[in-house]
Amino acid sequence: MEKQYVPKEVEQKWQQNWQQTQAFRVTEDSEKPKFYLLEMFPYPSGRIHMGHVRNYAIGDVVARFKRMQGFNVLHPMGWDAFGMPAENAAIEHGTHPKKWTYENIASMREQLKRMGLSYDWQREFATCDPEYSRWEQLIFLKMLEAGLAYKKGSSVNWCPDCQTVLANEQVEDGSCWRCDNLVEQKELDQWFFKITDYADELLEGTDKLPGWPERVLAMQRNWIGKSYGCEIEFPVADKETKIKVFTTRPDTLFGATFMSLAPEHPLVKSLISAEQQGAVADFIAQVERQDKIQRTSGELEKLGVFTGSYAINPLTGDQIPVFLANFVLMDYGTGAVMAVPAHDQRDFEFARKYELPIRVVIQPEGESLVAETMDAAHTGTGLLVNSGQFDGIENEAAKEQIADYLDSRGEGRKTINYRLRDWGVSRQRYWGTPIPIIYCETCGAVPVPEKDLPVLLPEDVELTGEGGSPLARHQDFLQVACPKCSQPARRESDTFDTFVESSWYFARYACPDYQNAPLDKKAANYWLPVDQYIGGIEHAVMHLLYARFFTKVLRDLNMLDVDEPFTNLLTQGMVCMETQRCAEHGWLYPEQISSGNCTLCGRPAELGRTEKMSKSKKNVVDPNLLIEQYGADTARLFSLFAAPPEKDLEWNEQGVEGCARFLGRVWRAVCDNLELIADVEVARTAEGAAAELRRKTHQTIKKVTEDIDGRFHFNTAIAAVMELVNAIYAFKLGQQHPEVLREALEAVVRLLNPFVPHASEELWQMLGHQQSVEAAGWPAFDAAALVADELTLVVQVNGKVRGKIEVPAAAEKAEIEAAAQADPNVQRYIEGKQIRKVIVVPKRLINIVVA
RNA sequence: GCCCGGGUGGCGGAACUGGUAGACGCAAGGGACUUAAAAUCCCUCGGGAGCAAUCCUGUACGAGUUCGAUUCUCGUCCCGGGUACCA
Repeated sequence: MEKQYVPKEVEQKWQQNWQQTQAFRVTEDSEKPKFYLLEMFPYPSGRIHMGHVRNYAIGDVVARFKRMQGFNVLHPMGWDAFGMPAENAAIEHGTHPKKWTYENIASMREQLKRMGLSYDWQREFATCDPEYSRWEQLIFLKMLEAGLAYKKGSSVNWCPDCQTVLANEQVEDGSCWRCDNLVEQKELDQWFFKITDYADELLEGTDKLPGWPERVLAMQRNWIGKSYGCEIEFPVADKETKIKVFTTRPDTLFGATFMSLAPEHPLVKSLISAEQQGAVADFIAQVERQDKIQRTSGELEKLGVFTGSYAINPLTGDQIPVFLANFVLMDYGTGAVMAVPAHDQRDFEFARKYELPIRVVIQPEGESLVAETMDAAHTGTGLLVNSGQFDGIENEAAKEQIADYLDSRGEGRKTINYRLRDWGVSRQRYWGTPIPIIYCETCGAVPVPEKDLPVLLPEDVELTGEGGSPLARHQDFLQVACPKCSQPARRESDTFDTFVESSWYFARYACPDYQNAPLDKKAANYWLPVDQYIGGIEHAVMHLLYARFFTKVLRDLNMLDVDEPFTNLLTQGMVCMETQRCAEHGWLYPEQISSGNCTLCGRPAELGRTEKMSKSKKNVVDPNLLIEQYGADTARLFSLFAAPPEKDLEWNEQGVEGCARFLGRVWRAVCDNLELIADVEVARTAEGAAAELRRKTHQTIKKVTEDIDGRFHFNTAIAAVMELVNAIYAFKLGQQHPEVLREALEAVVRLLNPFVPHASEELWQMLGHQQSVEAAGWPAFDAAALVADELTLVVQVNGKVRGKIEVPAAAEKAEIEAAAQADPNVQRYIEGKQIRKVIVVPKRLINIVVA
């Protein structure tokens, strides 16, 4: 008899079944085509949040859909397990990062399993596992051999009080986020990866990724920031030295009337004249006091100081003053800029401020600029003037010609400049992968021999947040014999940026237990590239660019044969929620508010901005509560039905009820009809009124297939199934046509499987099937069933809807026109008027144009 | 500033290549069932006029192209994201 829908029981049953049968394990020796589906792995922060639910629900729909379509689907899960929150927890609560991390993983794994996600759990790993570190360290050693990793001095944000390095986001208004002391810039020796060697390939690759969203590609292109220009050498008057500048506008060289150098420029010392000594020293001290963020904030006042030296413009021969300027950056271009005030807004303002000459060298068409009366720089196109032999040439052409001329005289050359910098990977932190290097006084930086890998993190450390990295104070860890000369040496105490781990984890999933190398080339080549990658838009540049870089490095190290890691990318929107705060207690969790008041003090809660759900703002919803109350299937369905995946989602639980109700409706539709359809086969054809339900069934199959495959419009796919269920409820001919009813019900159950797999399996079993619904495969639509005998056409007069007509599907144009004109309401509008034109859009409408 | 998105009922959203604007769901209102409630089932639901048939109006705003525009073009306003003294 009728069986109640109890989500908890159904979900437990099927989750156990999947675990016991290892339903989602895959191997490389399959007859089926492979499909690698991956969602960005989570940081084990402790609890699953709504963003995870959304991300993994989306992924699981695709995984189950592809599996039903007959693909050999790799769908793995793991943990991005190194990072600062573990250290902060240790500082605040005294728990060891390792313990904290693995405990979090254990509880999050349980939460994910309760969602019924179809992962191959055999392949699970955490990036803090020693096995993973071992292979990451080996990749680093190979990069070192290949010249792709190197060490250089670089400035970092440094808190002198905490004795530690701060990330940019840990600097608040120039002060340390923990102790409020002023942050300084400190020069440290750090390891870098030569991502700039791959700048061109990474850029060109953006044109070969049609499966990526255009905006992500645009962001990556901007980030790489390739610009074509020219390096020009300016001799310094009365000195042997030359200053090299980079410019994208060699066409304006005749207008260069002064020069601006970065205060850190290595030539600065040799350029300062005796009388400018004091002013320059003051200026440099002032700039040094500003941290990186202030320095590049844009609102900073443009300041400069004259060095006392002059450079010679190679084309005009004029002596031009050399300034230091706070807006010139040492790490872009050459750290020196030729200033053309007439044609660069920044130089224009600087020239006006310090009363420097302005020389117009490009005249826009139909205007004649005069330096004295200009109130802004002219940065557009025009013809060259005041430019000697180049006068009258269009400035775009002059870029080439002047560059060639300089080249022929040995005073400059065309160059390409990138905004992209090499990737600094050293972190002065404990909870990360140790960089496998040993420093020896005689042998220098010596790689740890492969046989000694992995370099393990010592566990007996004290984390206080002060005095720098605990590794740098851990003598047992630090003191080691030099692998080359056996003399006492010192181990590197820095660890890798955690982006290194996430740059190759997707490849390790192909062979998580492989013992001989980072990758089993055969397995990796079978599975890679990832066919569909799914994750948050916030990783559009960093993670996705680093992963692309690493893939190319692994290829060049002969560990892998693919060029790009992710063929198709789906960037999912954020889950947002309004923030609330109390005047006394700060941010409030939603459950700390009752009827608009803070439950701690009774004051009214103030409504804040709607923002991405985050622990720090306390605007979070615990998905567990949702799963407890409604079950995993409803939680999954709801997160998919609320909005298309790429859109931001403002959290609102009002729709949950509707999804739960819908599943109840599906359940009852099957249960209530079980007896009726017990012994019938699914329909192959249908006639008369029954054909309508059959048509709806096959239309739905078609629409859901198209919505999921490639478009990811899960909300409309679900809506289509809802329509079919509504049609089943409205179907009054079940007694006469049980086979049509069975076909419709089976279609609903199969189409819903990717969304609500537990309920689907249970219903499929109730429908009398031995094998699983997943094994039953994805339904195909019958094109013949889609064809209707009669069509409803809209009749317009002059573009306005005036009626609807029913015509046979095979009706000719003339027949349709006659029927349209016979419609009484249509006649009111065409009566006595001349018909100018009749437009018939097949299967849709007819538009009668009258005078 | 520059580069990407986006703006549709009370709400989330739909309309795929220019062809019935508002699918599906939520909320709201009404009804059936019930001693009652819950659950369930059915109906109404952009705004305005009308007893009704039906008509007018409506996709941020203003123009344009078209037989026909939420969709294409131009301009304006607003919102979101990215990025920035980038030479």
